[in-house]
Order: sequence, then structure tokens, then C-alpha cells
Amino acid sequence: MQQRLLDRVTKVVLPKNEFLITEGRVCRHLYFIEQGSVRGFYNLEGKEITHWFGFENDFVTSFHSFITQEPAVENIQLMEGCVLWSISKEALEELLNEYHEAERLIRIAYEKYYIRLEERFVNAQFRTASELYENLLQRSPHIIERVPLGYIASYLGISQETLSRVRSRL
Amino acid sequence: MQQRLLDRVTKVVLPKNEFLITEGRVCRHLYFIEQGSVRGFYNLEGKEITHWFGFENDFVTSFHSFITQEPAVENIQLMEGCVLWSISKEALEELLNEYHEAERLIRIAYEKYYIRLEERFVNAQFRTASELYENLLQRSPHIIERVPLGYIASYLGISQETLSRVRSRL
DNA sequence: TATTATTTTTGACATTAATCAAAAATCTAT
DNA sequence: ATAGATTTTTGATTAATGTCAAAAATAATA
Repeated sequence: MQQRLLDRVTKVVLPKNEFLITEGRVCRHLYFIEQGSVRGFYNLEGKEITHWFGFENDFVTSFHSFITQEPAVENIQLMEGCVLWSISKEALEELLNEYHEAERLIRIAYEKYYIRLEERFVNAQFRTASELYENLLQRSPHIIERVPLGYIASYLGISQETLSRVRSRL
Repeated sequence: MQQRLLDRVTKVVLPKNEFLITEGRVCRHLYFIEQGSVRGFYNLEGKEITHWFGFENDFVTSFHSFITQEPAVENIQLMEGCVLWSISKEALEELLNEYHEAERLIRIAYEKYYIRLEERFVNAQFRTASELYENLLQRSPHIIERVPLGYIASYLGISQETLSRVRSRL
């Protein structure tokens, strides 16, 4: 399987600020981040809302678009220069058809991603701005170290000004 | 595979208000709802926060606990009398090992659940209470029809009083 | 290093929603 | 049908956060 995987995968090196996906286009690739970081964001009333980050060893794509093959509602942009591995939807599906083991790996990846998202959801509801920030500081210090404040604010679901004030009185 | 599945699955009929899972216990079963509805909730500062609902044809469990086999942080309670099909973690794993096809079905189920959750997350951030409610009215009218207001309020991440006011001025 | 652009902070104010308490409405069971 | 329990609504008040605008700090570029 290893060889078959390598045959189907492409290494991609891209500079900061490049886009992997832009809204309105159908997303045909899944990416694995070897090095660097990306953000997913969408537009809401003229503002960019960053709703997730991807770092080393994450699989990233617009999952909604990749799975349904409908146009993406989000954009994925590199926050740092990246080394990525890309696989097309078709190639991935061939792999899943051929190897039970591949299917299992992806199933387990989804499990992990599902409970990670669920956890994030639960920890976001009914929290004050400072709880959200302190929580992030504890659970994901790497985000605070590597990501501009403006992105973090919308990731937490609060305004940039509020985040700034929360930090100042910490 | 069909027969093997049926061998491993148990029909469970339970009355309203019964619990499928309570927090602190490890969740060893996955349930499929044939008839009825359930809610998942956790305790936050003495309050019950209902964070999801399950209806006919949904798979439900405390996914975090079921997947990791750590104690659950949530409770699952029947909102109506239910007809459920239950499968143990071990039985499911045997099935996944034996049949690529089973693995695939579960993988696809996770895909669906993942993007459903993601969508809910995105539609929750940066919305006013009335946007949240109108959104729910549009996307999931069955929830409003079958679920008490108090549960819906915490599902939307707002107080019951606010939800009541939103409804009155609609 | 000087200049410009970008990001972050601060201030004043408006708005939304939470909280607490009590009344009204609805549901349940005798 | 009636009494009791539960759920929902309403009112008054408070607290938290958003918004707009401008200043300060930081980073990027010539």
C-alpha cells in the first residue's frame, strides 16, 4: 500500500499567503501539512472569519466541499510557507477501494477530527471572552505563538478589540 | 454481512426520560434510533447544557467516550420513548475488521457527521439570538416541533429567557 | 534608517443578552 | 376536573461584549 500511496501523492511547496482553496470553487484535493500552517476562513458581512487552523501533521481541506463536491464556502490560506502533500479525491477513492487498511486509517482520522471539533464546540458555548482565551492558552499554546491576534479573535468567536482587552488584563 | 450485523445487534425499547449514558461512565455502545428522540447534555455550573439531539435514523453515543473509552463527560437521555438498536464497541470492531464494506459505511457516516457539526459550528458563531432561532426554524423545524424550549435554548447557546423573548417578537 | 503599511491597543458609547425574581401558562397524575 | 409540578413568559436590572474611531506599536520595504 505504501508504494501505491506514494504514487498517488504530490509534494507541494508554497509561499506564505497563497491559497489552497477559494470559496465558490469545488475542492478536489486533500492536503497533509508536513511543515507550516494554514487557516480556513469565510466571509461574513464583509469580514473574514477564521474558523480553524492547520499545523504540521494535520489533514486539511474544505471538508464540506471535498466530501460533497459542491462549491466551497470557505478559503484556505497559508499563514506560513508550507510543505504539503496533496492527493486528489479520485486517487484517494481508488486507494480506499483497494485497501481496507486505507479505509480504516481515514475512518480513524475522521473519528479524531470529529471528537476534536465536538470538544471545541462544547468548550466555546457559554464561556466568557477571558475563559475562551485562557482555555486556548492552556490547550493550544502553539496557536497563540504562531497566529496573528486578528485571526485568533474570530477563531474564538469574539472581536479583536475584546481579545486585546482580555490579554491586557491578564 | 447483513446476517453478521443482525447477530451482533440488540433491539432496545426504553421509556421517556431513561438514560443511555451518564457522565463518568465509559460508553461501550453505539445506538441507532429507529423511533423516538434523545438529547445529549452536560453539566456546567449546575446547569444542564443540551448540546445535541438525536432523532430517527441517527447514530448516537458519547462519541468521545465510545472512541477513546474514557469516562463520558455527557449524559444521553430519552426525550421520548424510543426503539433503539444497540451494538457494543467490541462487536462493531469485529465487524469493521471482517468487512471492508462496514468500515466504509462507518467512514462515510463520520464524514456526514463531521460536516454537519462543522456547519453547525459556523452557523453559530457571530450570530444574534434571533438569527440563531430563525436559522433553526429553517434548517431543523423538526427540532422546534419535538423538543422543549429549555433544551433548545442551550442547544443554541442562549438563555431560555432570551429564546422566549425572541420567539415572542417574531 | 526612514517611510509606509499592517497589526494591536485604547477610549467612548451602544447594544445585546444574561441574571434574578415572579407571574402565567401548560402539562401530569390523581 | 383539580391540585401540583413543570415549563414558559414577562419585567427590571446588570454585565459583557460589539462597534466605531483614532492612537500606538510593530513589521515590512525601499
